Amino acid sequence: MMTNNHVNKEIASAHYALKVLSGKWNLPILAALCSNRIIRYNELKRQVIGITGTMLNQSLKELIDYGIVQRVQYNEVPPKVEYSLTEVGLELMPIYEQLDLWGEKNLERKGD
Amino acid sequence: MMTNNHVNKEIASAHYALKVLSGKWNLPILAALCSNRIIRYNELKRQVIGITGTMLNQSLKELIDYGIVQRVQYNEVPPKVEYSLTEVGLELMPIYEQLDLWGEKNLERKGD
DNA sequence: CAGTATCCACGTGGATACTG
DNA sequence: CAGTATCCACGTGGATACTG
Repeated sequence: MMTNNHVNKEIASAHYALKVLSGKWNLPILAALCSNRIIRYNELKRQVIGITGTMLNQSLKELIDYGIVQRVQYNEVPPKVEYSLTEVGLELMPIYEQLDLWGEKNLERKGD
Repeated sequence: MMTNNHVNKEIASAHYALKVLSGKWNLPILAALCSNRIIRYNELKRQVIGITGTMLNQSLKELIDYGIVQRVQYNEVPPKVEYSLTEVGLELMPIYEQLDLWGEKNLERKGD
């Protein structure tokens, strides 16, 4: 049947976008990158409250792999690494705002 | 510090919206409800390919709890239950489309 | 400073069999 | 027809200790 093949593709695409944004720390990291433009590793760790080194690295790797975050390493001593959003990452921001708006409107109707 | 309290609230709101859309079957179920308007349990199970009864029920409960899906039960024999999107659920659709667009654009750059 | 290695807990997804 | 109960597998999240 050729009926709803495009629907499945849409679902797959949207699912991919969701995966990028999901994960416990992706949103907080993205928010920090958004308000800082360029930020170093330890400063990021400080701003994303509660995150551990393991999780920060894991999430950053994911986001870099998705092409959303850019990593620039300076070969100095002591080490210096800067993180920032890519163009693709910036394109995610309007979606983030829409999610925020919908969530804000609908969170209040619930106890939590 | 009172610096970025609103940012945390935004994150929480967006996170809530993400939670609603995440989960393996929520998107497929929502898509089916979107193209059918009103649909019965077994028909839903047929259209959402691969889903088991356990998962369909679990996901539906979630979506109903979020106020996105409406359940109408007719006390007949044999049983008849109809599912549909609520107003709130319909408001989610533009976001779904944006996710789809972003995903489509960015999925192609990857192997998978 | 900016990470990695190891090892563990728990939540989400799911198969199977059964029911008002 | 429209579910529920039970029990299991695996992925994601995370604490702790260590390193170029």
